[in-house]
Amino acid sequence: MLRVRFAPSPTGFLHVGSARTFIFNWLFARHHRGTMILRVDDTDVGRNTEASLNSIFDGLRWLGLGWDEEYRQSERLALHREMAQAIFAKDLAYRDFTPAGAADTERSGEHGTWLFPPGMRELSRAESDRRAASGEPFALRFRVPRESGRVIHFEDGVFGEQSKSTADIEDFALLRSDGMPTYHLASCADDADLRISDIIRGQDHITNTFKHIQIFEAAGVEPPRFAHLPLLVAPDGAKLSKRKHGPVVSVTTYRDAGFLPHAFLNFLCLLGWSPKNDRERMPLVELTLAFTLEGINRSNAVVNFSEADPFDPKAVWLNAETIRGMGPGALAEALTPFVTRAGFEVSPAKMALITPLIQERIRLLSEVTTVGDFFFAKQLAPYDAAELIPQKGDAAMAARALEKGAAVLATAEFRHDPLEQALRAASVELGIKAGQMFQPVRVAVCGRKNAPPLFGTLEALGRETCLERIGQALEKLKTI
RNA sequence: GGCGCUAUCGUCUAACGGUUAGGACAGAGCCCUCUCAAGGCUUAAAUACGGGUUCGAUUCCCGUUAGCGCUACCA
Repeated sequence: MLRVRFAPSPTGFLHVGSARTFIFNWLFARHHRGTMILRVDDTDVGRNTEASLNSIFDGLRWLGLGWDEEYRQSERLALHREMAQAIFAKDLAYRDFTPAGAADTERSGEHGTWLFPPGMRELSRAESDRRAASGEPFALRFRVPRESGRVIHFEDGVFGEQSKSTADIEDFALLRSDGMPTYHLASCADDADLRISDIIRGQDHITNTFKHIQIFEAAGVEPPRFAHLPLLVAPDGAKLSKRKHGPVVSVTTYRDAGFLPHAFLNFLCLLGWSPKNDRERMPLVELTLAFTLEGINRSNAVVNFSEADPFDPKAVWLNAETIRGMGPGALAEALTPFVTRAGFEVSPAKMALITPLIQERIRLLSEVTTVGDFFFAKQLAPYDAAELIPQKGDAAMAARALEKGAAVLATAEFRHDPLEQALRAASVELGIKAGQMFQPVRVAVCGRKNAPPLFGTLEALGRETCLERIGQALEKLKTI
């Protein structure tokens, strides 16, 4: 039975890179009818926060994929210590009494770092036991074979054959001096206990894998298969980070900006993975069917955002496409929270009228209040009266069009087709082009030149509002 | 510094060693049209560099350069 896990540590919000790792694991699990496990890697008690945990769960729930089993590392400490003890018992680990951080200064010299703490590796067992018994704190370090010249090998599901000499691997810690397991130990102990068959994680772990394989071997466990994912980077090439790149690296930022979960997920899938058949917009089932490790490439992918444009244009396009593909009812429902959040009230009936008018004009759900603000606002935002003047016309023409428009709208049946007929007829009567008739009316009711189709807009706005706004526009015209 | 990884249009990517190096987004232009969108058509845009191997390299090998990652008692 294939088992994979996603193992976030609750030390920050859910990162887009983490979200992608989750999605790829999920797709891999579903593709192979395996089990998806969520494991919270919370052994760094100093850095864990409740807010972070919430952010991660919020983000994952928003994605809507779900998982089959859930664990928390902090509840499994006994298991981790047991494994550490077993490794220590085989003398494959040793106590390091160097005070935490004390070696940092000497190790950060010109030419890098040492592979193991001076003196500690060679400490006799008797001496080690004596100091431990006296209560002196110590970290437990893995004893990487030094003289053997051994080379660790593994076959990476994405990067292929990997190898590294043990001579280049430092004696990493298993247990901290407070007794808490480190990531390496806890992760391996849990992966072994949970019978994880495939570890799919970021490429930043590729060098850690050589350590992990040694832990599995020391514990007498068959290591799982590994596959590493290329990293998501910013346009400057650096790994995405909150400090450097701001909220664009958080999944909740995308949610709050009005991305649909599937569009976001679809976008992430296209970063570093390809179905190799030119397909881009894909429903979940297709993604699940198509997803293989072979489709993952090896170079980092740029998330193409900027200060001017906080979201990758491709993500935005995918979202716009997804919005266009939605049924009007579902879209109206998705849009409503964004309307109310902006401080407007709207009835479901009016929302049903507005939605088709803006459906292909918004790329993000949040744009409902920028593209369609005039549908919701009681008062139109101030606009330049000159906008009312049609092409090849003047203020007088605008005034005639508006007066005629008001007259027509006062009696017309307020539905799309009758409105169009009435307004077209009005333009003929005035001896002006249809566009010269529509333009002043559009600006009068919308407050701007670029707006959704006029007749549907008038219908959604209703007679009273339209007439009121045309009246205001006529007043405005007098100021020219 | 050491170790590891990577390198095709601006970005995401495709191409059994043989293609006019394909697609998508973004850009430009045209068409459609009540404006804006959407849609349709067209267009510009790439194999980092240098050596091999080969009849033939985007593709295989080596080197250079550049970038990234790891080098914590973080994960």
